Amino acid sequence: MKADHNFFESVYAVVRQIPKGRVTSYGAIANYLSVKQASRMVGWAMNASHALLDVPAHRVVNRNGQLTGKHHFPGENLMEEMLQSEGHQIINDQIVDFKKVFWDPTQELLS
DNA sequence: CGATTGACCGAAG
DNA sequence: CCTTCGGCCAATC
Repeated sequence: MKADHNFFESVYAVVRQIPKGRVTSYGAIANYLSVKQASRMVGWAMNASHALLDVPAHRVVNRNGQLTGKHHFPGENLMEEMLQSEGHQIINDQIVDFKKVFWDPTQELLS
C-alpha cells in the first residue's frame, strides 16, 4: 500500500470530480489546494495519475487551454480525441471556448 | 544530502 | 512580440 495522504490524492480528487464536457487548469487545481504557487506540482501529480483510470488527465490543461500534456498520452492525438469525444473542439492543440468549458474547482466546489 | 527535473504561471526585459 | 528568469513543492538521480 502507499501513502494516500499525498498532495496527488487531493489533485486526483478534484480532477476526478470534473464534470464531463468541462476542463480545468493546473493553476486552478493548485489554487483550490491553496498552493497556487506550486502549479508545477499539479502537473507532476498528473504524471503519476496516468496509473489511475479515475483521473481524466485529458480534462486538465494549462492556463491557455492548450494540451500541453498531450505528448504524455499513449497516442499522439489521443488527448484531443478524448476531449472531442466529450463535445470539445480542439484547434491547434488548443481547446476552443476554453473559458466557456473551464471548470473552476474553487468556483464549483465552494467549500 | 545536493542537484536536477517536471504536463506551470506570471512578471520583466 | 518573444525570450528569460524566478518561484513554489515534491520526486528522482
